[in-house]
Amino acid sequence: MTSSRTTRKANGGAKATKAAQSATPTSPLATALRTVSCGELTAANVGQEVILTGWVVHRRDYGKLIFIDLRDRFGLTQVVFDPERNADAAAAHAIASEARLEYVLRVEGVVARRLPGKENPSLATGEIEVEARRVEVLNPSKVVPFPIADHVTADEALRLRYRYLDMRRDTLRKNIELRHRAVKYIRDYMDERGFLEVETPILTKSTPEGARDYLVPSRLYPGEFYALPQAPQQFKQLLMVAGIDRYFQIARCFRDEDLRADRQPEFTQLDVEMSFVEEQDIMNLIETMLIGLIETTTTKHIKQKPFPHIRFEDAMDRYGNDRPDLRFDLPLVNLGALARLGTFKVFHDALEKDGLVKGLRVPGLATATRKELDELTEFAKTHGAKGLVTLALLPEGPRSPLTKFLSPDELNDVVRHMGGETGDLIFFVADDAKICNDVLSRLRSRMGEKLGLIDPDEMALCWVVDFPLLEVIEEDGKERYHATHNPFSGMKAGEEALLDSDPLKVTARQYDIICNGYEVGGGSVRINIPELQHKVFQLLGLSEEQITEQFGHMLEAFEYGAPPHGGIALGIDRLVMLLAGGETIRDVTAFPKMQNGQDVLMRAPSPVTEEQLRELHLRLREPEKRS
RNA sequence: GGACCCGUAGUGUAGCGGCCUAACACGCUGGCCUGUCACGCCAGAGACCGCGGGUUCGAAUCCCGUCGGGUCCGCCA
Repeated sequence: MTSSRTTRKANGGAKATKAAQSATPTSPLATALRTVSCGELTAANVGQEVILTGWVVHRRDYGKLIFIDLRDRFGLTQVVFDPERNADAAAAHAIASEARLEYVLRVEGVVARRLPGKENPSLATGEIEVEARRVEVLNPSKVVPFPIADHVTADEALRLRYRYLDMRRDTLRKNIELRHRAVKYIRDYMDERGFLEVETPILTKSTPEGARDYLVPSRLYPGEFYALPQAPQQFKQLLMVAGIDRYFQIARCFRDEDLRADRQPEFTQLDVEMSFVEEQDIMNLIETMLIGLIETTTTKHIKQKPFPHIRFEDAMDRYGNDRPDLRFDLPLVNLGALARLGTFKVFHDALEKDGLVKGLRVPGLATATRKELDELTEFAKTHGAKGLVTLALLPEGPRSPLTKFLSPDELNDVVRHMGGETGDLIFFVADDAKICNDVLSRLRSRMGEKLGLIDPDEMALCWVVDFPLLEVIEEDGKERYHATHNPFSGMKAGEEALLDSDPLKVTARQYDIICNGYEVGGGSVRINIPELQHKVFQLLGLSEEQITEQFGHMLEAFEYGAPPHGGIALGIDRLVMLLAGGETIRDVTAFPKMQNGQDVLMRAPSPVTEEQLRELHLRLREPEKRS
């Protein structure tokens, strides 16, 4: 190896390349420009001639000796430039001394074992370095607007504007890789079980229920529009009628609503539909998949297998919402009849108005300061509560506004009901059911975090089942029924008659999959009987004209032998965010939009030309605000 | 549409009525260095403290407005 290194002369690139390739085992990552990636060289390659390409991530210049860490997606390799080795190396050294961070280099050299004691055990390639003989600047780089290093966090708006630089960082790159592995796992899993991935249209029909649609004006039909799909719901049911039997899709969905940390206007779902199934078929399929997915793509552990099933009613009662975070306990407790004790008007009034009085016991928080309690009260008020009643169980006795309204015995009953022990703080909220549950569930989450009850390596999954089919919503001051999940969800056997007598009592054949307090998916066994589907549409307040215009094709399809079927949709972005342990889906999305909906890299949305508008038969109503 | 938080060199932060002629780290420029690996050392450039108005003898600092970013509410089957 020494001889080949020292006797080689400077010569043409083509010849050098050929020589180097002949001495290198074939790397699957080899290309016309390189023989190996930056992540694969080990002590086994010592003596081989290699060609590397990559970005300058660090440069350590000693005047004579220069070290450059070269990075590509696959890893990092140290290249050493020693000008005194020979004339070629001296030339390479001159170029290296001009190179700056993020320059793209092509380095030709020989793999050498690092000097004894100079190995870097934190690097996969830390046993070796590449002694550069030739180097070529494939492209220089301007000084980057923020450091490309994991230990520095730059402003997110800046990172989004230069997303291609942000993706050179380890954290984001690893998330993108994790997302790929997760989706590949899912595709393989579904494929092994006989599912067909079928693409459904992106240009489709606007639907009245649900979120605001993104509309696409039609050039050929003046005044008419396509809509981007909020989900492939109707198509997947039609695929069941078609006899596809098992369908899935990694499907892009679009909803024109305001953004959140866990909501982007376009997002990806694992969309699944199966024929001849009941609830447990779908739930088993997804549960096995999620366990495998979590265990193969992460080192996190699953809190409980099989996943617990929680009835909607019990979830609301115990956790105050339908997506309980089971990583910690802290259950809400309904005071029930105990709220009638004493003379506390706040509690009595809530019950009078069919409201709830519920408590949350927080172990060890009795010593909370006035300021902390004021902050929590303020928090409760911003979410609609009139206030927060506290009960501190101090060693010297209870401290609470309740002591003025309840006798010591009565207060004791309340404490016992709550399971209170000395040192605990108990919060009470008395309000209508919605606000009471909402406030206490938020308080519960906050307390879980505050008390450090959350293990970041834990995944607590559960199914929430037995949802009501319908709920009442207010729209334009009028109350009407609204489908809890979607208008296609079926109902428990024998409950069809309730649709006429007491629709709110009907239980849907619906199931939601929850992980760490996030709804990651939901689905149902569907209606496949046209008459029943028609009746549900009527209950939802659709006129005959609307039913025919919007869903006539579905009802018609159901008249041609629609099999019993059901399915589910999982939010891939949220799921990968949870796998990655992140706080926002932007961190697992290659090119996300900011909260205001803008893509600051591409600068979308943007104005279009008058000519484009004319072709689409459109005229703008408002004068343009932006120049 | 609303509430709250944030905005200081390229980046991340400190400063929170006068000691600010704005500090520190990284980066950048120049110089030195043959075993570093978030190299080290020396020197230097770089900020009208987001913008506008007000209070004050005096504002990066307090108040109001505005713009930008984030979190949440509304909205999202």
